[in-house]
Amino acid sequence: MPNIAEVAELAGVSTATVSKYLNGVKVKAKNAAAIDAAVKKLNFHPNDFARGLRTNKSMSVGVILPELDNLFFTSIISGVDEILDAQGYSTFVCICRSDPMREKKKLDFLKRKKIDGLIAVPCSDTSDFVKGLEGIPVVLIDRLSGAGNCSCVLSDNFSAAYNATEKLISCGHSKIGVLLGPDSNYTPIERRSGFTAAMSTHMLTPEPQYIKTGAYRIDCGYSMTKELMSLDTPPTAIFATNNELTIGAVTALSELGLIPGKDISLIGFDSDTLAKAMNPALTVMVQNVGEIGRAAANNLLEQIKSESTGRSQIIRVQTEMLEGNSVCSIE
Amino acid sequence: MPNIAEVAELAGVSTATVSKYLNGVKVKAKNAAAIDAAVKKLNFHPNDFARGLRTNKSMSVGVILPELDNLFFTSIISGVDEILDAQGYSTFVCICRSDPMREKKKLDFLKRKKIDGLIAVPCSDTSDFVKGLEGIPVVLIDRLSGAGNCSCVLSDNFSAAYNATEKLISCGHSKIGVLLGPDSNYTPIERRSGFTAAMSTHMLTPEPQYIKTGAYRIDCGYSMTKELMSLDTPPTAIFATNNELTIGAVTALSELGLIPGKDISLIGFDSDTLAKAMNPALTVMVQNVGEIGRAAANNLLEQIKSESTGRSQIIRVQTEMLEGNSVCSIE
DNA sequence: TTTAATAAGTTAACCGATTAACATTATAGC
DNA sequence: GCTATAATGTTAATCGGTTAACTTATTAAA
Repeated sequence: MPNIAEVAELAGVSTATVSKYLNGVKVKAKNAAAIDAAVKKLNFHPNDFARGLRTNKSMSVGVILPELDNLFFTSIISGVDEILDAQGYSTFVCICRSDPMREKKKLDFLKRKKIDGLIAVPCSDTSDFVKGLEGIPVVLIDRLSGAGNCSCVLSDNFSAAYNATEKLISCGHSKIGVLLGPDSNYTPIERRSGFTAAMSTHMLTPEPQYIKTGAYRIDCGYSMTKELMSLDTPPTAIFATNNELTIGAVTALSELGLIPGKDISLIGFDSDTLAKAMNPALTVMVQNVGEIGRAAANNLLEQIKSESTGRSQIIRVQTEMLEGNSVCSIE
Repeated sequence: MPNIAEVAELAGVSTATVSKYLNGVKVKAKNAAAIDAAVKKLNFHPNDFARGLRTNKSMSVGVILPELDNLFFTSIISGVDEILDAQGYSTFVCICRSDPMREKKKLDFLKRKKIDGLIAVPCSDTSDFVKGLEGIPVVLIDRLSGAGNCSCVLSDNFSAAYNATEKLISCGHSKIGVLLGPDSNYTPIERRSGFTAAMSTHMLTPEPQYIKTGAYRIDCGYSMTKELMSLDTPPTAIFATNNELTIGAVTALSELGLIPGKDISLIGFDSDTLAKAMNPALTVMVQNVGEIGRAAANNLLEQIKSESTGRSQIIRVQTEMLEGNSVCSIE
């Protein structure tokens, strides 16, 4: 592998000139041409270690996610990578398996890698999370920072839940069951209030027995749905507020022999492939996950370039209703 | 950030002693204790750039994948990360969006990062791919290397297809439609021959009109299924040999009002969440993707540690039949 | 033409860990 | 106690860019 000294020699200039030129400083046209030629001839690429050692910058960003078994998280990576790659940044993907201890370790690891920025869906408390990250730009996804010292990108969860609920109400439903995630996550809070708001707008009181809370897991969606349907007066519609909960609800209903769109109404969240493959197709609220990732990356780049970590910004990404035939009108 | 000199000073030894001790060379017990104490007190972590610059090793491996929109690829990352992380290696994930040019770029990028090893699902021709990778350990996933100069990890595609086909035959089916991926991929070839072998074992001749080939995409699975079902004598069973093709088949059949397990028999591939959520549940052949990732990582580590790149090894991972109720017996 | 001001280029120190080559200390054998 | 030998330590060069401090070349002004 050639080094900068060989390039300098071949081009007939000093290493400083080569370095400056390659980093955007103006040099005489003749020298520029000579350096270009030498770089090309030797197929020179600056050594990232040497550069990083000297500058303490890495041209890389870290991405910390709870899991990788889920298209929500992986599509974030896609979106982030799309933007960062185009700007010459590389990405360290870290999975913490929803374990705050591991998350802490990964964070240390990334700090040692001298990442220039961090994008994360933290699994620990956000204010704990951002501690010790002073001086490095951060974008949180799907959480609002309590500390307020970093940007956040989230779906407009309130509107998503509001619109879904209103859709059900407009079809005559008033006994609406909701499957919510745990309050330890951030999104369930917003989705719950979207639901409640839509209900009260239409003069309906949300009944506690119809509001189920549980982990964002398939089996929880499954059991919550079963519980709802075994009530004395079961709901006529169900709104599942997350991918796993939706799959669980679909499974439970089909086991009960209830066909969404015929025997009961169902609106899900994400799960778009499943939604389209089902018959009748499922109506779902889908998050624009690619856009979330891109927005996060763009904001991070801004922060890196302006060297302003203090500037916290909240970016909302709209959610789309993918209409199927799982909602039916009742009297 | 403290450096090794500060540690050495605090411990009352030279930097060389600290470095050696931290890299596993024996030192006097008293010094070891002093170094441990100093490291702890200063919270010292060796600078990866400096180390990499000197050793030309990075303690990192690259992973190149065509896409990230697919649980097959992301679960590979999970499995790989699980093993490598435990050994102190970090992972560069690169997405080439099924574009050989981009793949080449990512490869250059990884070489510059001085990765110690590479795990890839190449989208370009495997023999082209491994060119220029001499000296760095490689494990290919889901492909066999023509060059034979690296290890490969694949599902036992032949058996998977053989067993699925035999299952359908044992239920009385002889008019079996198969949805296959393009011959430009590697797996369709193996899956096709598993199918053909099972047929001939049972004295059945595979009919060309029942064998459909197309891209691994949902819409292809959809249209191939429609084509099959509009034949004069449509098949009584369909075997979809990949996740996307399975989803496409499910969609097409439900659109035609045909219920798998009642009006037609269907065996899919992967898609296990969809398979379980459906009613009746779908019978699918599921690849053990986590194991594929782990096997790849373990083999890579072996290669890295033994410094034997030449040793090519082929590792087959078994596929499991997840039985649902989408296969029915006919006369 | 000379001088001042500016542009462009060079030298060499530096980032922080590793390691070859050398120096010192500890242990064993007589 | 005194070598010989093994074990452990130290010094200083090295990896390859970057950049502060300095020098030289060029242009503009007088």
